[in-house]
Amino acid sequence: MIVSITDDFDPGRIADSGQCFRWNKTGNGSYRILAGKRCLNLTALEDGVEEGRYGLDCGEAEFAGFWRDYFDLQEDYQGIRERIDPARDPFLHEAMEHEKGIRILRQDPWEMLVTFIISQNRNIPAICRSVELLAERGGERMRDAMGQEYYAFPEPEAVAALSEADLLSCKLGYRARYVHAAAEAVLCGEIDLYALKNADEAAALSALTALTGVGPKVANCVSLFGLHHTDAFPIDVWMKRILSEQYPDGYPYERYSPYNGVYQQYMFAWYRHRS
DNA sequence: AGGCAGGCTTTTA
DNA sequence: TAAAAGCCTGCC
Repeated sequence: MIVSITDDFDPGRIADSGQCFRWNKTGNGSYRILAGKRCLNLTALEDGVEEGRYGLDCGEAEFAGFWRDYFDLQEDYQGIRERIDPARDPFLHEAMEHEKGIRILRQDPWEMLVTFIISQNRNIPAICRSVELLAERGGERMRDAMGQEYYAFPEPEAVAALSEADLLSCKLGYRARYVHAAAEAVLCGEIDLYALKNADEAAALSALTALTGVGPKVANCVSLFGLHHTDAFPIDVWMKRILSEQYPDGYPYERYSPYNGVYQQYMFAWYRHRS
C-alpha cells in the first residue's frame, strides 16, 4: 500500500536516532523495519506526485492495526516543535531545525527493556549485532511479504530458556545475566511491563530500576521508547555534556513537559552529528 | 545515608 | 589505547 505522511517523518533520521536497532537501510530511502514479530519494508516514493509518500509491503488492515501506531502518526510533531521559542532556547531550536523528522516510535516494552540493557557501555553497531544474535538464538524464524527470512524478537519465555553460553555467544558479556534476570522477572510477574504504560512516570522508573542491571539511564529509555512516556529524559554521557555546556543554569523541564523526551531526542541527535 | 572509585565484556575508531 | 545511549559492588 501507499501512505501519505504530512507531519514530520524522516526514516533516515529515525533509523539513526538510537531508539531502534532493527532498522536496516536496504536502498536509497528504503528501510527494512523489524519490530517484535513483524517486518515492514518501507520505501520513500520519488514519483513527483507529492512529498511524504511511502510504499509499504503491508495492507491497510496491518497498517491501521499496527504500523500507524508504531510510527506514532497520530501525534503532531510539528506542533511539538512549535512550542519552543527560538529566541529563548536557540540551541534546542537549532537542533530541531537540523533533526526535523525524528519521531518517538511506540515500541514494545519488553523489546526495549532487553535492547537497552544490552546497550549499556556499548556503541550502536555493537548493540545491533547483539540484538540480531539474540533474535537468531531465541526468536521465531519468519518470512516477510517478499518471502525474505528474518527472526522475530524473542519472547521472555525463549530468552529465559537460553543457557548462559547461548547468551554469552550473543556478545552480551556481563550483561548476559541481566538479560536473563529480566526475562525471569517478566515471567514470574515480578514486573508487569504492559501495566506500566498506564502507571505514572515515577512509579514506572522505580519498578524498572528495581531490576538487576537497570539503572536510571536504561529505565528512562524503556519509559520513553517502550512505554511512550514522552516526558522521560534519558541522561547519558552525551546529554551530560549538553546539559553542562548549553544549560549551565539548569534545564527547563517544567516548561517543556510533557515532551521532554522528544526534545531530548533532537538535542541528542544534533549534538552527535555536530561534533 | 549517599557519593565515589574501580571493574566489567566486547567492539570500534 | 580510549571510548562507547551504564550499572554493580565495596568503601568511606
